[in-house]
Amino acid sequence: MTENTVPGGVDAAWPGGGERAPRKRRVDAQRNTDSLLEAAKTVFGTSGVDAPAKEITDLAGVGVGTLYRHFPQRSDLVKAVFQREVDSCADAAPGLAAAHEPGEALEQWLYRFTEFLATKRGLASALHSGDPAFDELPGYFMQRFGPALGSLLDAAAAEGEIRADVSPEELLHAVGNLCMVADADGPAYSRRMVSLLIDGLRYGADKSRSRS
Amino acid sequence: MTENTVPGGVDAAWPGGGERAPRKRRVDAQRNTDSLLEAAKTVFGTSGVDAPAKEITDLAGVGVGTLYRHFPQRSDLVKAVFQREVDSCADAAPGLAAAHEPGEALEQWLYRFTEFLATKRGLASALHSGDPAFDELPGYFMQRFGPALGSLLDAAAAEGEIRADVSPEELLHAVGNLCMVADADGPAYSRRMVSLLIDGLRYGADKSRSRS
DNA sequence: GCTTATCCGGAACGTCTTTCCGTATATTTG
DNA sequence: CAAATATACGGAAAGACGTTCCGGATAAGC
Repeated sequence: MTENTVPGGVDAAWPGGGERAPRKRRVDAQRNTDSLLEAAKTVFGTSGVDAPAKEITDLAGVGVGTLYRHFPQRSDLVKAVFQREVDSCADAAPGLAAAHEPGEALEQWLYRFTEFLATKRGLASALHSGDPAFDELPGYFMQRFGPALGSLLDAAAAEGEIRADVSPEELLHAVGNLCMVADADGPAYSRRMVSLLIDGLRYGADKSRSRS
Repeated sequence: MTENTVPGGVDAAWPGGGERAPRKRRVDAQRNTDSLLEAAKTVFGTSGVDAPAKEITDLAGVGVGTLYRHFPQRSDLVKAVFQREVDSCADAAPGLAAAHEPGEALEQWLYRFTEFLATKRGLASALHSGDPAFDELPGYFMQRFGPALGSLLDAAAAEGEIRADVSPEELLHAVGNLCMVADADGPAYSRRMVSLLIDGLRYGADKSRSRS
């Protein structure tokens, strides 16, 4: 899953090209990077993105020096955590598609997506803080979630389970906005709103195309 | 203008009631709070609301202890600066009303209002940070600007210079939103958008009621 | 002018961030 | 497998900032 990830760039393909291989990335470095990301995800959720660095390094079982070597700036860590969770959510789509009927898969994934959104409360203000370090994140968000949702949408539409005239982008926006204003009322509320949205998708379905 | 202002509450009427007057507020204390507010306004605009405290105290020519005595929490300072600027902008309305025709006064004041908004970029994120210390500010905003704009609006409507079916609140919101999304394109752009809005107000005017 | 409540300044302290370097270890080479 | 070396680790140290505290100063009241 985490295969030789070098922290920093959105798509830092590392041993990719044909340059003289300098050396292989040390496994402990990779392990520590993973531990830090995991710990940071937890701590960000608990104490916000401005939590003390020590809290993160302690949880990760790592020295502070290690944190700053892998993530020289705090924004680097925030970006990495964000992307990691985006990836995790987006990558769940194919598995759900394989395990369920298209309509069910779509519904499951959207719930998964609402959970992703729920952990982003603290990040939201950071992302909109005007710090140029975060400029690329919205793009990454769409770049990953657009195709992921798109394939689920297409599959469900092909089966005639939902209407076919909704783009992934607008659905992502809709769910996103829904949960942003709804989160104050708890996750259960978000979930109900989203299921309402899904029923709306089904309402206009072209059942004649169904094969099942 | 600044008459014995005690920092802290929105409407901290101080020697107001009939309690045993403890003593008069020392003039140097008043002078220093004014200096601090003035300096904080400048520094907030330059370095954001998270600027180092020393930067503010140096500019105010005051020791850090003085800052913390008058404004124990940073949010106290932020609130005070905000309210001071709200007051300054709202209090400009009567003067403009006396110096210009009602329609012109309205236009002038709205430009003044856009300038006010332009300095609030840094504050916006702080206000929406979820800190309960700022909960009262939106209310203060409306409480001061509503009547200020309302009287200008009424005067202009009475002269038949603008339509009469627009409430102060909705106009404040409209201008606010306009400048929020427009500010990235510079103040000139905000100004053009607002003048467009004013022309929209004039369009539906009942000229028959004009007396001039 | 004298007393006293009030206020001032900045040193002192604690917390958090960030740098730095001696030590440890994974990887490569022979 | 052992030596060589690039790479990474940990935590001490330095720096920056927020916050507290109190001896000294000064305005207000008499």
